[in-house]
Amino acid sequence: MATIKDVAKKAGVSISTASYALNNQPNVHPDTKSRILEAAKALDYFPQFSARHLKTNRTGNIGVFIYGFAGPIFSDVLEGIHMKLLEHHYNIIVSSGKSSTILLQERQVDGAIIFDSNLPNDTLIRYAKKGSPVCVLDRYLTGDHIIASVIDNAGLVHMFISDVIAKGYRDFAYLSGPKDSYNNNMRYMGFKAALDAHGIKHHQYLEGDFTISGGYRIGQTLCEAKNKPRFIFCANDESAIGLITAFQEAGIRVPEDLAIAGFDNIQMGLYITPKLTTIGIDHRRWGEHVAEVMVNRIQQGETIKINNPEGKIYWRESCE
Amino acid sequence: MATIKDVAKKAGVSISTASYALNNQPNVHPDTKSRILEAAKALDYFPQFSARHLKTNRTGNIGVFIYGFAGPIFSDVLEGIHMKLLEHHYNIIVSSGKSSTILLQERQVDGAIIFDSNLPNDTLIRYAKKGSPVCVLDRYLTGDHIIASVIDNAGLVHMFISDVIAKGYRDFAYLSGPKDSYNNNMRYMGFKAALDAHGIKHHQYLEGDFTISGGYRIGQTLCEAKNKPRFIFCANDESAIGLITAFQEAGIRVPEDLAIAGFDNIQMGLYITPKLTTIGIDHRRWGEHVAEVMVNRIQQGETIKINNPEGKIYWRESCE
DNA sequence: TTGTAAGCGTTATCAG
DNA sequence: CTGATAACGCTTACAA
Repeated sequence: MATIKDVAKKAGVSISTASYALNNQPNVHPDTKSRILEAAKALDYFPQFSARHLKTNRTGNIGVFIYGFAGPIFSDVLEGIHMKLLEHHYNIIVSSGKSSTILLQERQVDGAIIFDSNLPNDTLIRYAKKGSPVCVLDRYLTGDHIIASVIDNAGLVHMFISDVIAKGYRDFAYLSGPKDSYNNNMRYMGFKAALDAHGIKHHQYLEGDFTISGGYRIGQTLCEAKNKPRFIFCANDESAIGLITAFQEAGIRVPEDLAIAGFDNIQMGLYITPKLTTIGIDHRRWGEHVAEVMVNRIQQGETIKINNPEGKIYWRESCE
Repeated sequence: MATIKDVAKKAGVSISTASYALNNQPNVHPDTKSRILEAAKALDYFPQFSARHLKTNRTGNIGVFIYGFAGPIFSDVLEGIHMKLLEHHYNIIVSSGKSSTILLQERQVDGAIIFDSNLPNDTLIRYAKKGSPVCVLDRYLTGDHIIASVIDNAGLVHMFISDVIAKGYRDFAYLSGPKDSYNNNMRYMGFKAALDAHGIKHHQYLEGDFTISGGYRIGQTLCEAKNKPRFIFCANDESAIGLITAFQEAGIRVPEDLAIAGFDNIQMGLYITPKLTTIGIDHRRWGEHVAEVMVNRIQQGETIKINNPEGKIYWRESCE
């Protein structure tokens, strides 16, 4: 593999001059420079990442660590991050699971955006302590070099459920996500608070897992239950879609017999029948914002205020 | 940041001994070793990627380069790759666009899996020439260190359309993907061949772009056309879903008035009404296989035969 | 069993 | 404007 040494030799200059030319330093004679660049091109030379990083202590990479590649949410956030990083000439590196930890520990990235509830706080804090900024989404975490951004889950759900109550609904159920999910817990908090605020004492709590199949299963058992709620708020859209599918198969009409809403505003919600009412945030913009903050943090070294994403209710057919 | 030097000093040994201990070399006295490991733990030491890579010429990373983070296909392939790489102690690095090129050129990965038709052959060939294996999906490319795996698009579509013809359909349309897409072109080839084989001289060709919104738009204009086909084969599921949505809004019944099928077997096809008939391959298993081949290639240095993924027809409601 | 030292491919300081 | 050279953090002969 061609190294800078080969380029220098081919161009008949010293290594340092070659380096200057390749890095667009102004102190190289134009003729020399073009000779060097030509040589580099001829040899298909690119500076080796490791060597450069070792010397400069800068990777040019931002890591985005997610809990799995399957989520419909990620894609939008990632697109946003990607676009913004591109603007700032940073590379995006997406990883998951154990790979994330290793990339973090070995310092293969200049900064990390964490979208993975499985990465323990501890790991993040230790990484941040070494000076690289960490941006965590969907969890509260504070500390040096740590920036957190969370959705206003409780507030949004509270507002939404209040609206629903105003429409006359009284008999509610909550279809949960995993018990240890920050988003799930905050959404439930908002749900509960809204009921409390309107003096509604009772509701069913259905234990789901944020997946379509989980929602479907709950839906099936619910079909056989005698006292069905009139409105089910689902902790995310996927559960809601599973529910609706089960109900449709059983001939339960949504929203006439039972109204349903979700959270996230995933694309699929627009293509099922009935279209899903949901609470959504602009994930792409969120990604862009987070990336912007990250880059600023790295380049200016200042702690910049990160904003929480704004949410919006999307009224659609599954709940009138 | 703690370096191996700090660890060595703290443990009262030389750098090399520290290195031996940290790498589980058998030549270190147990007591010394445990002293070193303790020191490392106390200092929260991890070897720096760049320094190690520079010396060993091994990154431990496999890059997976995709054309965007949004596709519903990727997630499954990525999950498959991820799981298999985990087994073999390789890190997965996913990237896209310009970042992909840079990671490749700077040699931040030991091997690359390419799932991105925008990455030019040229770039891949040059990378492979330097000795790192490249595995390309959904395109034909041969050369040193290059391994390709493609779906049998033409064969599968040919088989499917033949079945459809056997059901009595005669009046077909093809809703395409982008003109320069390998998958699209091969699928069209299979479609055309099946019609030819059964003496069907005529069909409509609708120009789409693989997106839901593209399919929707085509669907809308088609609603107003006077001579509608009886069966539309879509180059992918997303186009098909867009089409169906447009037809539903216009009151055209699927499949009674017009039958539709897609390609890819994306999850959403199961949750729309009517459920989408499609041709699918097991993307997750494909990912696993590709990762396995990649790891073997790196570790054994042999060119191993890569298999093309098997496909299957999923008959569902959109076409009886 | 442990230590010394060379070297991986760069960049950057300093001298010419 | 150009060239020697030290240094980044690590691994690995080779020496002790």
